[in-house]
Amino acid sequence: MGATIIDVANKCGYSKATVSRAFISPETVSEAAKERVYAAAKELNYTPNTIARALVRQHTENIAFIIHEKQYPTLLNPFYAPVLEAVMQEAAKRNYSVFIATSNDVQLPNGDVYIKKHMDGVIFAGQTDVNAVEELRRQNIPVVMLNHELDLKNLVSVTVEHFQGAVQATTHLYECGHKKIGLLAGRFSDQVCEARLNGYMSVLATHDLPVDPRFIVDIEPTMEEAETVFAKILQLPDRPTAFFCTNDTIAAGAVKAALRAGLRVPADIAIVGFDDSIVSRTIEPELTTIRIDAAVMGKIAAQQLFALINKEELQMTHIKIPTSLVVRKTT
Amino acid sequence: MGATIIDVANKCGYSKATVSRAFISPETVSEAAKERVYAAAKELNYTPNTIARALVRQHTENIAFIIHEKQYPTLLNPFYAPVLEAVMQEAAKRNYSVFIATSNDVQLPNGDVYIKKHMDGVIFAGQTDVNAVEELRRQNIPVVMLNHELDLKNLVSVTVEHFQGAVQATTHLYECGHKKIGLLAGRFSDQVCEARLNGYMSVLATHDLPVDPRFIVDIEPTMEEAETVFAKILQLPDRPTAFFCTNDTIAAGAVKAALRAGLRVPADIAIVGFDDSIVSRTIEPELTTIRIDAAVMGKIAAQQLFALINKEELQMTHIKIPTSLVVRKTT
DNA sequence: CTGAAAGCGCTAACAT
DNA sequence: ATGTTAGCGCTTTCAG
Repeated sequence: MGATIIDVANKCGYSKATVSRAFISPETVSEAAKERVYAAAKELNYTPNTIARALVRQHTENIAFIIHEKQYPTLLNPFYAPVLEAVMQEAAKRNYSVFIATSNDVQLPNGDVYIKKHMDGVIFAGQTDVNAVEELRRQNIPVVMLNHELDLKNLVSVTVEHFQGAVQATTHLYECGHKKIGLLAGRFSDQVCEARLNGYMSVLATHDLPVDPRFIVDIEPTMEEAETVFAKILQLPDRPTAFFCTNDTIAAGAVKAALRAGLRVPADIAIVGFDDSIVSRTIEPELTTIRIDAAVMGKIAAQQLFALINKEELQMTHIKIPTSLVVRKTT
Repeated sequence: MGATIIDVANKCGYSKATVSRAFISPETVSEAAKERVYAAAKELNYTPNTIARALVRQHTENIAFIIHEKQYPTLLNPFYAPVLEAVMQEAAKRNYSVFIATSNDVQLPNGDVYIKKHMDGVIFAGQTDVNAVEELRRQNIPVVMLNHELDLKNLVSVTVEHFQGAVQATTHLYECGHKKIGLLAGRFSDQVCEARLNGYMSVLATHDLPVDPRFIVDIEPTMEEAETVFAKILQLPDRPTAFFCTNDTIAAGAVKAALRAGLRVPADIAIVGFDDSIVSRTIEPELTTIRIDAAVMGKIAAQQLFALINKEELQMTHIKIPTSLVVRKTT
């Protein structure tokens, strides 16, 4: 269809090699040649064929951002969206493009892991199948894990200080004077859940606060589910005066349930979320939450990946993003 | 690095061609051969090189979803996220991967349009530079426009019945008994703005409602801006009792401003949004809004693109997604 | 500064 | 059913 390098070579009277150079390293080509090459290229509507180039160069300048199926839909996930954006930005700086995929693209129907497209590197977001990662590495494709750790040698990961965040959230509630603090936990990956639960429990222990299993509940992490479940919790006798919700979406659901029940937030019930995602500022009153800087998270993940791709020495293999308390209107 | 088809051919004693066939059309290869090929492949950790394949096949099984820079960040945009998800799903069905990019990836620093990667087709979401589209088509790459029309021959597009939607919104407000209805319009593309404004105006005209320029305002389409602007509007004398906001994010900002001003929604001020995005169900009270089925929008766009890629006859070149009123709690 | 030529890894006729 | 072979379009030594 399109013109090839040969067409422009013929048209301008130089060889393929010179045409190629004119595009790749113009400084090694005479002015005269450049002029004629560019003119011919323009006239023929020539554009270098990146896939041919990739074949010889052995790299594609593509990276993939892969979401484990269980986390799908991810783009709708207010937590991952800004990290993907940051990744895209880092990629753009280096002239890389990003593919976005689910684990489907990595697994063959027969269960084998298949690298459907050639990627120079891959970022796995969220809970991820070990096989997929191992397979990729077996193909010498650099991998960085985001928000999930796998027990693989030299695997680089960037995760979050979940424990610390949970401690900040719970402590804040305690410092606001709450003695009975409940937990509304979303069923994310075990790693995340466990760390956040531990953080919460440790604060209760530190301050000798009561641990009431009726008020430590697991739910599917959707706003609807949070709303439904929380509406019931609100009717229980001796319910806590405050709840730590393990993400903003859940917290928003809780706030909605409280508001609908005619309660005042935070006067009648205090809530703190987690992530500082966009939903924390959408709900009114706005959520007090634990901030994770998703942009730096994405940026660092991308930087690590590019370091790997360029075979640079990595300073650290496990990076943990710190969290911080953002006090708004629900506490 | 990785093993090539030759390595496995040597190892299993068959030719390259047979190995290739074993992967592409297993039914044309003897059981014995398949067995040995797969064994050798497994042992060598062989995986077909997709870029070599793409070079000979002249197609990559990749499509791109491109967002015009002005719409960035798009993934955060609650309207496009579900559209993209639908596109990804359609692509996955056909074993295609999707590339996500901003107009940066399409434009060279010098302003030329450069097709950085070879894509079998491209979906442009939102306001888009004509040059980019023309250049793509010059390279014979199928394009479908999403939510934006360009005056190019045979350009296929899928857009929204913006006018109809605005009429539905405004009419609903009128039917709720409102006589003074304001407009809080986000500065999207001219096409969208104009259609929605016209829809609004036509309803005012139909019912002989007053047109007050003080209450027909343009803003940047962010929640913060909506909040700020709306807070001021609320203080103006003789303000409308209802507002049509041209998207849910703006509507949410308006609701927040009203709530903060101590107003009851909808008793003191009614609001209707547009899009039926996730934010319409995040804010409390939940937004009455105009629904656009983003999933079908994405699906149709993808289907049109694949039809183009497969050189099928298209039934329609301009598809408009209908809108519908969703009454919730703000009216 | 420019050209010739050897691949990059794979597919798809065309033979056998 | 399997093998041979000619590219796909480009980059990159290596010569000149």
